[in-house]
Amino acid sequence: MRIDSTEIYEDLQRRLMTAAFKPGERLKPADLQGAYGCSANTVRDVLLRLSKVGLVDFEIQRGFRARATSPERRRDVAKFRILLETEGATQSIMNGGLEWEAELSAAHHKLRHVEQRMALGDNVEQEMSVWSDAERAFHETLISCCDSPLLRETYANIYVQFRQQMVSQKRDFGSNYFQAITREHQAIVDAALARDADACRKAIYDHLKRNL
Amino acid sequence: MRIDSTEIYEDLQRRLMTAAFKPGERLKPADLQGAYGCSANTVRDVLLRLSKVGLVDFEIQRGFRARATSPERRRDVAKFRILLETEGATQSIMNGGLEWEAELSAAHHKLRHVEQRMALGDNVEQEMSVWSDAERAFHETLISCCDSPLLRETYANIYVQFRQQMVSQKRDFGSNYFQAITREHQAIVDAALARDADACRKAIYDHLKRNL
DNA sequence: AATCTCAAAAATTTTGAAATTTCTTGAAAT
DNA sequence: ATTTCAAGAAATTTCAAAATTTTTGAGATT
Repeated sequence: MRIDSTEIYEDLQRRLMTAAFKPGERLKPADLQGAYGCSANTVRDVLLRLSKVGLVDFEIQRGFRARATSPERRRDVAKFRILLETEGATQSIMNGGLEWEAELSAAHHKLRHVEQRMALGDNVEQEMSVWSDAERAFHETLISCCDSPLLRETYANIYVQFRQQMVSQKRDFGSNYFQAITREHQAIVDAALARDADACRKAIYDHLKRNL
Repeated sequence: MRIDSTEIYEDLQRRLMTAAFKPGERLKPADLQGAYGCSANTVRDVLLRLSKVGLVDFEIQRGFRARATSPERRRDVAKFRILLETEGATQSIMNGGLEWEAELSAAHHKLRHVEQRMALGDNVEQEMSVWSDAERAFHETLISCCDSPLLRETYANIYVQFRQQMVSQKRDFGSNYFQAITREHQAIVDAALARDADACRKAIYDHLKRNL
């Protein structure tokens, strides 16, 4: 039986985004090989591709590491995300049409549904990945009509790096954490649908500033 | 004798940045292997790393290509570069000290020297790579005191992609092409040293707007 | 003429092992 | 006690060949 490297890629990506590896932990192809039943070089190949996204650090002649986390890096990622998302949203507001509004409404509706369940606080851990997917879909829809493929692609990379930084950060998802998040998402979608770029930029900033 | 892949990396990078490959041309490890006297896998490895920078397109199961060029992509790269460089320069102006001013002056001095020779138009082609290096050094120094490693790294990638788009574009380096460029660089450095962030942003925009 | 099938050719991916480099360990010297 | 150095261990890189997938193109079918 032959191995499909896309499965390895996706599994490693998921593990990196859920802090299954300690930040900065070495990722040795020879070790991971066993778990996936493939050769070490196949793992190496996958890790090189993951380093493109920024989830993995690669240094020539000294291998791979799960990306390190630190307050500085967290701030850096958050700051960069704000730059990209405010610009992308501004352009989307200019370019997007009715179809975009509909898609954004849909994505926001789903996200709010998930967040209302999260706010109950029953099994936050388990629903986290569902929420994460919904959140990503919402934010990517927000900037989807920005006419720069480069910005959208970079944003996608930054988003996963942002999440990687978040998951390895101890936080209390106290009762009103998701309620606050929900209000912030509401402010973003309201401003976007009202075509108020300035308000939208401010809402994005307010949403992310806690990470600065 | 064993091959050092960093040499292959650098040679391929140079060739990609000087349009030695046609835009969109397939880059087959098995073909390039011979020229470098290494195995096809080593070339594959290098191409994967180059795809991280954006010089090479990689699609799973269908190999590598020199990045395609088009007016749309050129505009996209230019627009993104403006976004990053204006932001980076603004932060540098805030954070940079005397040391930064000195480095920027030095980089600008060298660049101007090269450009004055280029303006004579004797052997533009040969001096192009010298100019390119000086230009890159100047722009990277400009944003070097921005406190976001992520922005600086992304800018470095975008710069080489920008150059890749430029070189495959037919232009006349008419007598006053480099004179205009020189004036634009002067405006940028003047604004930066005067700590006038608004003027600097405008100067950067004016420098790059011809590519929009 | 256009579309479809399918075998041959070409290209990519994977493998397992060899070659090389980096890291570790512990004894000898300062 | 600290530093230096060499030998061994461990990890990374490279190789060449095998396995797999994609592309090509000739011949058959509509």
